[in-house]
Amino acid sequence: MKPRTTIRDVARKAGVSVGTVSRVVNGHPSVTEAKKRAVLQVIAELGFRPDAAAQSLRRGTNRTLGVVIPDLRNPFFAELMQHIELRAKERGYSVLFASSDEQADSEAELIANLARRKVEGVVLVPSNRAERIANPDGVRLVVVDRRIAGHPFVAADHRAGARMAAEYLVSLGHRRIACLSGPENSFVARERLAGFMDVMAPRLAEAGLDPASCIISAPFDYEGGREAAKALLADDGPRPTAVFACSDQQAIGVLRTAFDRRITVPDRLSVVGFDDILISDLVAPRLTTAAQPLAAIANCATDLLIGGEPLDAAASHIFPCAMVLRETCAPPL
Amino acid sequence: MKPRTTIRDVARKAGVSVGTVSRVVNGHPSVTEAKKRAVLQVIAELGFRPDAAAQSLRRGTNRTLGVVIPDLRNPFFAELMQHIELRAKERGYSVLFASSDEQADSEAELIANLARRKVEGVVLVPSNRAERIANPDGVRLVVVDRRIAGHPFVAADHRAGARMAAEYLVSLGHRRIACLSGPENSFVARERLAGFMDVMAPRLAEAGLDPASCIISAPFDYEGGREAAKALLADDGPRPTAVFACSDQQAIGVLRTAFDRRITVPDRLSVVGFDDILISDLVAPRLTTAAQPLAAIANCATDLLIGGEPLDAAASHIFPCAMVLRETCAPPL
DNA sequence: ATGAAAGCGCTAACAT
DNA sequence: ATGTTAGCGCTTTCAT
Repeated sequence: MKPRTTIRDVARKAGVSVGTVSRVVNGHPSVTEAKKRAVLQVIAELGFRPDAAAQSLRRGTNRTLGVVIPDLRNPFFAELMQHIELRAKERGYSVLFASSDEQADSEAELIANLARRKVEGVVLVPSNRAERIANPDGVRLVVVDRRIAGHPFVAADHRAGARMAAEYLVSLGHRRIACLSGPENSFVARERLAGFMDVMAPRLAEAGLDPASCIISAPFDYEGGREAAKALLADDGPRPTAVFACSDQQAIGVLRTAFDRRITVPDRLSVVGFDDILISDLVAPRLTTAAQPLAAIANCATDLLIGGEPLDAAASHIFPCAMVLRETCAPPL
Repeated sequence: MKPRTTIRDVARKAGVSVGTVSRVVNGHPSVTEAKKRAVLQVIAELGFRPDAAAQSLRRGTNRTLGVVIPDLRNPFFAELMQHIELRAKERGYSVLFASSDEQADSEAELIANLARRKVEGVVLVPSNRAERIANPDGVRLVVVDRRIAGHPFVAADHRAGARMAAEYLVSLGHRRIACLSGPENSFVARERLAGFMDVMAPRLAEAGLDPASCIISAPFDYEGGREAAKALLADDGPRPTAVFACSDQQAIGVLRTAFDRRITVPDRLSVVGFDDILISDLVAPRLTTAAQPLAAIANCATDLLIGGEPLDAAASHIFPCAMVLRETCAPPL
């Protein structure tokens, strides 16, 4: 790594002062056209790039955003990350990424490290266990997907989305509908379950059924769905004719178990997922799901941080979901 | 954002000089136990964290790695990214992420930006079109997944992996085997195709068949596989009894098309993928594939960068693939 | 073992 | 419009 070209080198070669070079670089208006051209010329010749550390030290900020996400192996998070980085790049920002691995207690540490690095803000997708966030450095923070008291959050309307999914299943004629919920300590899981219950509770009560009997909790991933489905689709007792899974990954896991058990979807079992990750359109049969507007969420969170507006809870944004009807649902036999 | 606590604040409160505080922070040995304790105490009280920009300016480096990847929506890349970040974090490094969106010409720009930010090195997964890399800043660079002249690269042995896959299909008794290759300008695609041909060329020659007749190129993603399979599985002429797809995503796309065409897998069509992404174990039927040792690749690339060893082409590492036998292959009828 | 002080490269305030 | 300069927070040499 050769010694970097500095602003002094440029100044010397262009026969101007460092101040002028700085002004040119930062587009300050009061520089004559002639000098500006000369400086730009030298900058190009020398391949000068301002040292980000020096700028950061001087300005106290450095056009960088932090993103803390539980796990990129979850395609929903990976897609979110991709959208965030894209938007940030469009606006001239770079992205520092850190995964929390679903360890709630590591999140504070990660955020503190980002603060140390002078990020202008951080997008946090909290792990399930996170109830609140230690943010001693007062970093600008936007919470995505899950609500955390006292912070602005940007998310889909999980509850309304789940309601739509349940209503859709009911409209198809299903009555025995199971809900494959997420981890019990998860805000998202609770919201989606609540949406499901908004629709189902009255019906269950009418039929004199215990709501608990049609709910099962499992991790949001493929494996969680696959395992939970084994219980749901057991041969004892009346099997549900439809299941609403709280994530597409879970739903795909359900599809997997149904396939293993030779339960054809959608003929003998309808399945609805939640998220609309890319793979959902490729599995066989294609997954019907409540789609989150991922790009809108990512862009909103990013813009909030970059915009510099005050980030109180009033800055929160909730986006509606939309049902994407594909091939995993049909009226019960 | 309150004004940061600086090293001076700590020094004043602890009644020592800034030099001593710095020595304590950096674990320099020549500090008496008593002062060390006092300083540590004050650091804890004040919640002091050294300013990364100042350290970076002074040291010329800042415990940060850059990662440039085409697209996180590709689960293979997302998993790779997750592994890299994990390893980097273990070693006390942070990760700046940038996606190139498969634009070869944007890679140089992204790397230059990372250089400006004083990363200690960058892991680059080049886009298909990249033939060589402009690296005017002399950044430490490790190329992952594909070979680029003049740079150390870390990757699976694509060719040998493809050979294994083809051999496996042959050993099952298949003769009409199609290769669903990647984009023609892709190094990885060419390597895997070459591995396939190592096995198939002699057989094809013997049968007097044109090798081109059993090869089709498509993007590495789900959609590419799905579309290519439509041609491969057309009803005119003898259909292949097996398909070797150059990525799991493609393979899953093939499964999708086969399902649509009512061609049962593996009975009437065997499918082998390449990569072993997480979803491959969940699709129905489960995908048989040539698995890349993802964690090993990610760790190796990360360690190479952090280790500070010279990064010539001799630093390259090739890891063997392993066949993962699941449910998409059977002898031909 | 410790303190004092010189910068790292840049921006912005001040002077001209 | 442009040059000069202080100083952002830190590490590290040089004295002591």
